[in-house]
Amino acid sequence: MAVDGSLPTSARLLSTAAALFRAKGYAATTTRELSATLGIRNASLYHHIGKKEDLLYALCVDSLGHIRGAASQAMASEPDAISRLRALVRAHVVSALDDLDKHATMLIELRSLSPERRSKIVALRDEYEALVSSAIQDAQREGRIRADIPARHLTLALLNLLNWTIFWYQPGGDLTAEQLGELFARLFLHGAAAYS
Amino acid sequence: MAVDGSLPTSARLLSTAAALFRAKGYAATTTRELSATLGIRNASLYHHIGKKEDLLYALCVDSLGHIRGAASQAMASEPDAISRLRALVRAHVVSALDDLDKHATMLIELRSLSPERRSKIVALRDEYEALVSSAIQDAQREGRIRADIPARHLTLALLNLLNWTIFWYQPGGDLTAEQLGELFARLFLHGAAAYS
DNA sequence: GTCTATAAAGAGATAGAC
DNA sequence: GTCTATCTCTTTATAGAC
Repeated sequence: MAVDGSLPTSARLLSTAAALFRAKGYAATTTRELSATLGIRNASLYHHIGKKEDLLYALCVDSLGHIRGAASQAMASEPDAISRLRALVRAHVVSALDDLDKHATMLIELRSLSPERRSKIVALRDEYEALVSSAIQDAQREGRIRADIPARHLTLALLNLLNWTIFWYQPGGDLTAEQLGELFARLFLHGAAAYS
Repeated sequence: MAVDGSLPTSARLLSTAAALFRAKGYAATTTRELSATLGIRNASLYHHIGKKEDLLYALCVDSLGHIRGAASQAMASEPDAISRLRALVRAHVVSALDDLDKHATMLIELRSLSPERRSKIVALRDEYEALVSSAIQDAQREGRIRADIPARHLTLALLNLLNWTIFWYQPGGDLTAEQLGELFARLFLHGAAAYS
């Protein structure tokens, strides 16, 4: 849990919290552990936040903005639906793994938010997933994605394929995020069977 | 959280705990909530268990035995590697969703176990994943699964596709577990692209 | 197998000084 | 922006009666 001690506390707050929340879970992470990692006393934490949950909420908003921006930008320059879909898959993987602590926490710890805040995050997540679904539908309309499976089911399967990566991906392993994005794009489109 | 009040506490213990752990998270679930759901006082809980973590551990062992048994049995009667792989995918989905509370808790709350117990569960999980990997390697050897992607990468992708389902599947929705297993088998093998 | 009562520790959060 | 000191509540778990 190496954290840059040269940055001001406020700048290290969210990423430090995200790292702890991903490693131990939100509920199991104490504000004292967080303060200690930041190098301050527990009480000093409350100069920056109102309460612990504020960190979880802010980090969820952050990570969804991050992936949403990366996906939109990657798709913008592609000429056709199937290219946009491939670009989306690659951008999703690269963005999520670049922002792993926040992204994983957002996906797993949603249930620890208050009902009001959870609704807001779920709405943002649904917005992003609608983008994925649109990309699939567009490719179906252009005849490049099979039409015998509902777009909704294809979207669920694709998100399955992408999202579970947060549980096992280790930066510095034998697969870069780019390679993994390429692998998932290829597998989602063409499958694992031989001769296909 | 409807629980059968006619069964003895000991018989309802694991499944009740699993339901709460899945809904709220292990750390966020108090032993008092669990006792209340069981209809007993908090102290009475400790007639059945030594401590809260025992429940998490027992339920992890349980769920891995469940899916392991289902997978082995489903594969046993299949004549070739590709049929065994399809049977494994279907059995995995049906078993995991049939045992959703325990299975999801096992996958998500591993990190809340003590290091010793976590190692044991990880070993059981790795054993199961080795079974999946073997099925893929067998099918590669029989020329039915593409050999240009390492079995390890195909295994990771397949487990991604299967495992994330725990986050959104709702029994009683428009997809049965059987249909979902069939969908995943088809997509994993043949992909989403048209003309493949 | 469940109860009442309670111990012991740890949690989030606040007050007010520097 | 961080500190010391502390409040208050909740948590897991135990003792011993029925």
